Formats: sequence, C-alpha cells, structure tokens
Amino acid sequence: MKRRNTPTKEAVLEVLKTAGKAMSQDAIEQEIHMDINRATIYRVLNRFCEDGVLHRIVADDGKQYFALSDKNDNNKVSDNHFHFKCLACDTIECLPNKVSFTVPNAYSVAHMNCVLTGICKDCS
Amino acid sequence: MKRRNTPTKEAVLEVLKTAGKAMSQDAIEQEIHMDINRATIYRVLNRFCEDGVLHRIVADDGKQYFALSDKNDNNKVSDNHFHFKCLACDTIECLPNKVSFTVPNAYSVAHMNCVLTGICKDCS
DNA sequence: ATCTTTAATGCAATTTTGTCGCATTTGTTA
DNA sequence: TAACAAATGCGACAAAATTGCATTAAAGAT
Ligand SMILES: [Mn+2]
Ligand SMILES: [Mn+2]
Ligand SMILES: [Zn+2]
Ligand SMILES: [Zn+2]
Repeated sequence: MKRRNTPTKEAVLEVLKTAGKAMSQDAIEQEIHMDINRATIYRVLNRFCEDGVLHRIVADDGKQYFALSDKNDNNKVSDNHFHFKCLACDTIECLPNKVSFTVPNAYSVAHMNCVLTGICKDCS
Repeated sequence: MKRRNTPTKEAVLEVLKTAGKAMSQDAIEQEIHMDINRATIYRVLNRFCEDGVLHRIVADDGKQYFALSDKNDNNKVSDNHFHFKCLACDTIECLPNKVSFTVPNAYSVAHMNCVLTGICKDCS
C-alpha cells in the first residue's frame, strides 16, 4: 500500500497550502480548477490524515475541515492546539495556542477536538 | 412564543436526567417509551438549548449530543467545560474541568466546543 | 365548561455530509 | 513494455438534521 503521486493529491495540497486555513471538502473542490470526483477528494483527504500530512477538525456545524499539519512534530499527534471559527467570515483556522487540560483520575486522553467560536482578528 | 408543557418535553428531560450523560436524538428516542416523531424530538432539544436547559455538544463523529446544563450559572453560557468521549463505551459526558485558553490579540470568543477522546474511568 | 389563540406535533420531503462497492484507469517498478 | 496494485469515477447508499404544511392540543380568557 505504498502511496502514489497523482494530480489530485497535488491539487488538494496546493489549495490547502495557498489558503493557509482549514477547509472542507466542498470548499476545496471549488478551489480546484479540475473536475475531480467528490469521493476521490474525500479519499485523498483521509489518506493525508492517515499519513499525518493533514489533520481533521470537526466544527460545531458537524462538518469536517482539513488543515496542514506541522511537520516539526516528528511523529506525534499535532491536534493539541485550539481551532478558531469566526462567526463573521466563517474562517476556520489553527491557533498557535495549545490546549492544556486536566482530567479526573483514571481517564486517559488519546486525542482532542477543540474549537473556539467568535470573532477573528480580521473581523474585529 | 411562550413555551407550553407537553408530554414530549417531559419525557425528553426525564431521559436525560436519568442517563446523567450526553445523548443524541436517536439514543433519546430509543429510551422514550412513546412513539414520538424524530423531528419533534429535534425541535424539543433545540428549544431546550435556546432556553439554556440543555447544551449541545458536537462530537468528532459530527453528531449532536445534548446534556443538561448546570442551572447554577445564572444566565451565562455553561459550555465552558471539557467533554469526554470514551472510545470503549462511547459515552459522552461533561467533565467538571473548565476549558482555560488564551487567544491571539483581537480575537474574541463567544462559545466553545471542546471534546477530549480516550478511555473513561469505567473502562480503564 | 367552552372558546380562542397559537405553540407543538406528525409526516413527508429535502438537504447535506460522508462512505462504499465495483469496474476502470493510471502510477510505479521490474 | 508488461504486470501489479493504488487511485479514480460513478452510482448507490446511509445517517443526521431541517423544513413546509396541515393538524392537534396546551393555556388563558370568557
Ligand atoms: Mn489545527
Ligand atoms: Mn457539557
Ligand atoms: Zn473572521
Ligand atoms: Zn468508557
């Protein structure tokens, strides 16, 4: 199951790099100037998540958004930061701020999905 | 638009009180021993959220879960705590731990949706 | 107790998001 | 250039949630 390079992969990655924010499948599809099937884009996105190239954010609209992962983390999960959703411009972005938490005894945390909602710097 | 008391409202609230955890619409419907329409349950849940009786949690499966709100908060948002989803028993619960965060300058936060995933105390 | 008002409900249709099976295409390597 | 398997397109499907509209029923007024 070695990965192959395809035009779709490159296009999806290019869109996300250019945008510099998290995007949903349909937003990505709109930005790609090629006719790529919806299911294919989802499969590309899921593979990128498996490979740690992207990470997935589930916003409070229930939709999945995808953002580039910081590669500087050698091989650890890089979802341990807050995400921010702007009520004005609908942008979803990764914040640099890390999520710090404590949990009751005997709980163990594997991963997290933390989204703050409000007004972003560009809209305030 | 004053609220009326109905059997459905009472049944939904009773299920959530008894469960003591967050539940989705379909889980609530299964626990109610009455034949209540899906759309009606959603409307009841949404009204309860508007009224501050419940609060809504969106898990990383994209589904909405509903939990009782602490009334001790007079009229402020009561979603400022972490939620926990157990990978073993699928329970979603409110943790007592508050979400503490800092955001970059010029950002303002209106509400939050923070879900930690892992193994709960009962399953560890 | 009955009437009136309108919130709440049932039902069907619809929308949105995401996945899956399967045949076909295409990237990679020998 | 041939062979293998990963990737794609397409359609079908599932699940979650909402909406329009006709009907029902809760609550206050008479
Ligand atoms: Mn992120
Ligand atoms: Mn909660
Ligand atoms: Zn904004
Ligand atoms: Zn558990």
